[in-house]
Amino acid sequence: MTEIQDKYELILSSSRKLIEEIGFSALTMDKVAQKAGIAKGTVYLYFKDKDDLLEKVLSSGFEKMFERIKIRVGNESGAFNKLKSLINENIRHIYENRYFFKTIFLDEVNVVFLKKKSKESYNLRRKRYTDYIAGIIKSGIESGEFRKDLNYSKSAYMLVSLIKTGAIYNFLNGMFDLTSEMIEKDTEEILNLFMRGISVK
Amino acid sequence: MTEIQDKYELILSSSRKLIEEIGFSALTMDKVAQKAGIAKGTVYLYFKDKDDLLEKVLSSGFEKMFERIKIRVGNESGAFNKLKSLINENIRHIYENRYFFKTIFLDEVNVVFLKKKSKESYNLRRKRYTDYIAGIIKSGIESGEFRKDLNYSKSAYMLVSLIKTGAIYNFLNGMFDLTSEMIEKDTEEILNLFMRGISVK
DNA sequence: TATTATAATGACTTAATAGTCATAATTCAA
DNA sequence: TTGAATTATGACTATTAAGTCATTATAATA
Repeated sequence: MTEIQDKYELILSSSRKLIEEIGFSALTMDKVAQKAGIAKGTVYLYFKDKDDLLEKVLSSGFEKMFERIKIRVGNESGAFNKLKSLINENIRHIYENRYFFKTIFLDEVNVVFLKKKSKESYNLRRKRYTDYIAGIIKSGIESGEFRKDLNYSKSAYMLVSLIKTGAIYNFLNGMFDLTSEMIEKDTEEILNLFMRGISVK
Repeated sequence: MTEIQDKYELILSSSRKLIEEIGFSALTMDKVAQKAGIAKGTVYLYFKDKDDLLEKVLSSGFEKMFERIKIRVGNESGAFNKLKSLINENIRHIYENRYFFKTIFLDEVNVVFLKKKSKESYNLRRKRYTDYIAGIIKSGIESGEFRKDLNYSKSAYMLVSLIKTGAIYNFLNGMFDLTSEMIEKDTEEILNLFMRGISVK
C-alpha cells in the first residue's frame, strides 16, 4: 500500500501535490517539507535548491508525457494518423494530471503576480475579448461562412491562442523586427491555418 | 518634447519599461521609483500597492489594443473580413509593443519561477517536443498529405498551442472531469481545426 | 509675504522565506 | 556490541522587498 520508495520521490510528489493545491507562486520550501512530513534541511539533502526542485518536478512530468506519446505514435503509420494519436495521447496525459495542469495552464504569467482581485479583472478582460471574437465567429456560422458544428466560443479561444503562439514562435526564432510585408505574411499564415487548416484542399 | 504629463503616467510608463528590461518577476517598487526618478513613497501616492500598479499596467495596455481593434474591425463587413482585420490589427499591436510582449509571452508561468539554468532546460524540452511534431508535419508535407507552403516548425508550435488552449478552455468552463467520449470529441475538434480549419469545405 | 494645503521624500519597520549547520538519530559494519 | 558513517533535524541567519510615516519641500491662497 503506497509505501514511499525513497525520500527523493516523496519530496517530488509532495511538491507536485502542493503545486496543485496552492500554485507555483505560493510554494515555499517550508511547505514542501511539511507536506512531505520531513524537516526542511532534508529537502536540501536531495535537491540543490528550490530552483533545482522545481526543475525536477517539471522535467519528470514532461519525460513521462513524452515517453507515452512516442510509444503511442510509434504504432501509427502516416502523418495524419500519427498526429491524431499524438493529440489524443497529449490530451489524455493532461486530463490524467488535470489538477497539476490546471495550475500550470491557468496561472498565466501576467496573472501569476497579481492578487485575487486583479486576477479577476484580468480574466474578465480576456473574456471580454474572446466573447467579442466569438460573436464574429457565431455570425459567420449563421451566415454559412463557417462550419455549423463549430463551438464558436472555443474557436475564439483557439484564434487568440494561435495569434499569441505565432508571435512567440517569431520571438524565439530571433524574428523581432518584422517588416510590414512580414506582418502581412504572418496574418495570411494564421488566417489560412484557422480557415483551412494544414491539409491540402 | 516628451514633457511628462503627470506622475501617474510617468510611473506607468516606467513600470512598463522596467518589465521590458527585467521582466515581471524582478520588478520591485524600489526599482520602479528609481526608474521614474522619484521616491518610493511617491509611487504609493498614486497606486494602492504593487498589485494595483501591475493591474493598471496590464489593463491600460489591453484597453489600447482592444480600442484600435474595434475601430479597425468596425470598418469591415462579413465575418471573414472582420476576422482578417482583427488578426492583423492584433499582430500589429503586438509588434509595435514587442519588447513588452516578448516578456509577457516568453516568460511562461513555469519558466518564470526558474533561474537561468533551469529556464534553459525548460526551453530545450519544449523545443525537443515541437521538433518531434515538426518532423511529423514535414513528412506529411513531403507525402502530399499537407500543404506544401506550410512552415512545419511553426505549425508544430501552433498545434501544441491549440492543444493547450483547448484544455484551458475546458478548465475555465468548469469542464474538469471529462469522460472518455468527451476526450475523443476534443481530439476530433482540435484535429478538425488543425486539418481543415473553421471554413465550410 | 505669511500661512495653509498639497505633494514628495527615503529611512525605517515588518514580514516572508531561502538556505545553513551544529546537533541528534539512525543505520551499518566489524 | 560498539563506534563509525550516514541521514535527518529545525532553530537560526541573511536577504530581499513591500509598505509606512514623520519630516521636508513645493504650490496655492489670502
